[in-house]
Amino acid sequence: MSSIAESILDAAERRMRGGGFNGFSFREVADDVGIKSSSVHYHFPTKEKLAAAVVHRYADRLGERIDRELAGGVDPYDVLTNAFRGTVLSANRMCPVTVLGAGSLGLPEEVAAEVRRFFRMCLGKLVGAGLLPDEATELLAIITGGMVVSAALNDSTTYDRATVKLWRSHRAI
Amino acid sequence: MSSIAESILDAAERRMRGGGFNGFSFREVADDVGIKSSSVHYHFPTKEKLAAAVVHRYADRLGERIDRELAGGVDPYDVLTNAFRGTVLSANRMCPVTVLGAGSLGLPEEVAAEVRRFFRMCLGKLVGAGLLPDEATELLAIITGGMVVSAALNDSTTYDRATVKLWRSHRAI
DNA sequence: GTCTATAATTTGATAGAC
DNA sequence: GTCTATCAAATTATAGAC
Repeated sequence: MSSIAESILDAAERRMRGGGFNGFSFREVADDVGIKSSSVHYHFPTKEKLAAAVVHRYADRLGERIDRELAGGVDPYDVLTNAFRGTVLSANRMCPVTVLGAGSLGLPEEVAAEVRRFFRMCLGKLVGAGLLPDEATELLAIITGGMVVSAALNDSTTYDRATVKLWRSHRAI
Repeated sequence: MSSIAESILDAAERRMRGGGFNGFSFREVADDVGIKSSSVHYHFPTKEKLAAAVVHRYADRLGERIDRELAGGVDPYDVLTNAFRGTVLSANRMCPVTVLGAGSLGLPEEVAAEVRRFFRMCLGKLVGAGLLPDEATELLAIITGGMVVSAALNDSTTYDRATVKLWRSHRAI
């Protein structure tokens, strides 16, 4: 993957956090990167492929992080809770896949498939770490919904209120 | 509110469940209703006003439902859980305000304000019914996130798995 | 209140030069 | 790989007839 392609994914991901699949355009992404929209098409022929690639990379990165922290002995309940807490507190504030997931009824199939893959991966790794399926699903729902309500209220403490009962390690937050 | 205006809100709400604010157009709404897009503008001058009106009506209706069920003795934990379970199982499958909330970083201010009002109302009514603020926030997050993950996985049982621990009345589901 | 017509802009995508 | 140029379609919105 070329450095320009990475920059395109960066820009598209940033834009998608705000408005999902319909919330960004080739021209906006191109302007962010400093190239022309036709050059974006050279790297990603269609918008569907671009959005799918954003989700795929995002899932891979989160998956690696989960594996790393679980291997390091972090409690499974804290891994995802902490990862998305970082998102809520960052300038981006939202997980782009959550935005796509909320609007998934209107997504092109290839993007919808990547979104499904993302949430299945989260559930699979939690179950692999010892949670029951119902527990994993509830955990993922709390985190996802906590992010949505937190963004909607424009108040990051909402995420902490939603997740306060999840923390197992009682680390300083 | 005229009957045509109600039909416009119906169509816009239906479209918004799929793609949020950027997921519908005046032409699509007009076609659904059977009028021309310029006639939609007569009832709602801008897209921002139309989307805000959709959220406002949706919040009012849900607020009335919550009040009615609480007055009828339904357990506060079950009221919202059951209401959105109906949404997940319906043809629409998603709450339009949840879609907007997920993409709220990119919303016009008037729409964002109505989305905030919606989630504040939900929290306020739960706290008014006796829940602690942390409990109300967690409950709302589970329901909201359960809907998002359920829609993303295209599997309504995910919502039931996410909310199984919430049910207080143990009614048949 | 609804229509036709249209303005002004943006969209995703392609062709072809360099 | 990036550019200019362009396309066909869609977008929000307005003016004015009926």
